[in-house]
Amino acid sequence: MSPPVKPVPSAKTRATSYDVARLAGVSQSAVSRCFKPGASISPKMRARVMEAAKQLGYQPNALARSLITKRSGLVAVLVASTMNFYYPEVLFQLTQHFAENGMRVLLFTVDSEADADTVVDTVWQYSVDGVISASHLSRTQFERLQDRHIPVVMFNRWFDDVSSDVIWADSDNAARELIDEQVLGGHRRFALLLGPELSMVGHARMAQVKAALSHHGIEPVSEAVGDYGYASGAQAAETLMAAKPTTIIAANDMMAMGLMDHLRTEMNMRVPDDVSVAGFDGIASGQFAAYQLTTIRQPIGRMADAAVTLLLQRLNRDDVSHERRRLDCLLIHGASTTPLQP
Amino acid sequence: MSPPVKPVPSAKTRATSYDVARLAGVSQSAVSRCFKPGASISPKMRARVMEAAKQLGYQPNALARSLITKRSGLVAVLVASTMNFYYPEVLFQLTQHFAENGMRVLLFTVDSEADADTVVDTVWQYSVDGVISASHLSRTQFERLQDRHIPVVMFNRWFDDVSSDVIWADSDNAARELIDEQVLGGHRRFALLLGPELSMVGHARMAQVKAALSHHGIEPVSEAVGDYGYASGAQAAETLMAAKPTTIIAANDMMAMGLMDHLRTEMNMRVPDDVSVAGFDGIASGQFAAYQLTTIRQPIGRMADAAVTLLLQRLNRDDVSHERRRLDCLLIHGASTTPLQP
DNA sequence: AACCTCTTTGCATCCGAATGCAAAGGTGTT
DNA sequence: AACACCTTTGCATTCGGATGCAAAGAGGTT
Repeated sequence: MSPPVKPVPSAKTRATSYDVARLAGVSQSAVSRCFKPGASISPKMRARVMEAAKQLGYQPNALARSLITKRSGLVAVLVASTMNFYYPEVLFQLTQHFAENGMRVLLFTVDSEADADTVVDTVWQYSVDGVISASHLSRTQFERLQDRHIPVVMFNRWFDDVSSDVIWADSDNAARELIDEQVLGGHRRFALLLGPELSMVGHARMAQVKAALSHHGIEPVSEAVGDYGYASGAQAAETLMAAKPTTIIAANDMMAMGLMDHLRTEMNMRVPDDVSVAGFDGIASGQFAAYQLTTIRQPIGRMADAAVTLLLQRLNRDDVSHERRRLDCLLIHGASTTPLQP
Repeated sequence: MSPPVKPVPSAKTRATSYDVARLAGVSQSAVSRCFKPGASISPKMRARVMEAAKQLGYQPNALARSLITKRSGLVAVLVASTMNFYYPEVLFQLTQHFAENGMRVLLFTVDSEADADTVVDTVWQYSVDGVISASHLSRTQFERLQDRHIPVVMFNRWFDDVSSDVIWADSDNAARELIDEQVLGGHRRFALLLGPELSMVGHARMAQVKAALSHHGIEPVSEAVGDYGYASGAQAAETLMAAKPTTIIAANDMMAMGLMDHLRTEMNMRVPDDVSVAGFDGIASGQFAAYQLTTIRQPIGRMADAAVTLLLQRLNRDDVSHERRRLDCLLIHGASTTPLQP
């Protein structure tokens, strides 16, 4: 029996650090060190190894590496797939910022807490380094991640009863500003288009609006509930208009857009001449010339940046207490609102 | 020196198959087999192991598993992050279909071939099982993946000189139908809003339109080039209208929307009364009441399904020759076009 | 009871890279 | 030349699960 001779790695087989080591005439550890920044390696050896690596097309196997380092370089991002254009914007911003920091995004579309259950397991199986949740995640599921010491950053959502890392856009000032301006402009009859029952941001936004209104001694003339989607905005139009409001505040831009379209197309009303419409989020499509929505814009780019930064911090120091990072929203004056004519 | 006693895995340490094996009093292999569907295991043992696993909160480590099985369960999806709402739709569809088939999506936003270079390396490092490219990917980069035997499915794009697996939406019939109807409706003065120079679909679409036109002996009265974004559509409006077309065909919906908005808002024109506008893609926002775009819709859901299916096939049989799967587009009659009044 | 067959189980090894430790090499001082 | 000290290198082991193979067990037949 002849001694086992390792074949030269053909195109079919992936070159390993051993292959590179053999070709360069060094040990496998040396190869490993060459690909680890800051490791102890002489320039001469690095050159030799790199030459061999290039020749074999060698790239370190990230999975094998994470097995031993306990760092996968993977981040899970949870977003809703529902047709709210807010999510793609957040997702792409997050992905870009993570890429800049050498992390890859595992994407999960989560439209219910039931979906999230699977995700929590998968996240665990894949040794994901951290999670950004911009969608459904129950307290139990969150705690399951906490128990497993997987850092989670909540994106514009949080739990009342559990402490967590949170990046959120505070719309309080902007909302008050919006209401104050509208009242100053003569508006007294406000209609509200709320978000779905369990949306925390939705509640917060509408609470802010109501607080600002009641500061002026004003009660909304009508309310309706939507699901953040375009269609639900359109659907709410008739109900809301029944009370003859002069202005409508929607809990997000998508619904505001649906609302505007329905008002104009189906109800033959002019926006803002007959009724003003404002939204929340500041999504790109809300600023299309057809809408030019007055809205309370979240600084999505900076939020994504902050979320990524916070998560990376957590990876290094698990101990520190949770952080709630607040960023301010900005009131965008669009052409969908106007003062009441005297 | 006392013999090394393995501590009971605390909450801090992740339970491994060895931990489960010890607790259940069986071998590690048995545990492994319990989590492999179709493996040879007696019901009695499976029950014992599962009980122990549940007790320890054990979940197999997907990274360790893929190290030996050569299957990571990861798929890379390449999309552009540019504000073309077509991509999020494709992305979410793909993600959902992959999830249903037990694969996870690694998301890469790729806005240039330079970006794609990094992606190709990363894909290799992470032992990604396959790639779906709906964005930039050079022939060289594609071939680099081919050489490494990583299956790639091109989503609505392809190379002229290299064979590859492709899922594409054929707009030929729908485009001809659109043009025929418009000509039948009395339109003779067509303007074209083209996509960016290197977009293959863009070229194909416009080639189809031009072919259909020339079949009627018609030459476009004006052309402009955009970048598929909303703003570029708006920007092209003045140029295109200079030649007084009665109808404009845009290479995608985003540009058509920008165009419509600019025509209405800035140029005080009515669509479709003064000029008709049609697009390609069939994205959700194009069907908002403000636009009701006449468009040539891609069956995105079925395309995503087909792409996922095709990729999964490729994972099992590397040998078979490449497949080009064609799906037909559908002409959507919106309110953005109208026959010319006689 | 002896024998055969089919199913279960455990052993040992492997996947590919990282790293603590000790050995080897290099530089400088006296 | 001898010694100390710092850098570079290699060895051996580790991460956690999958799997071929042989041994053990279960069930059936004569």
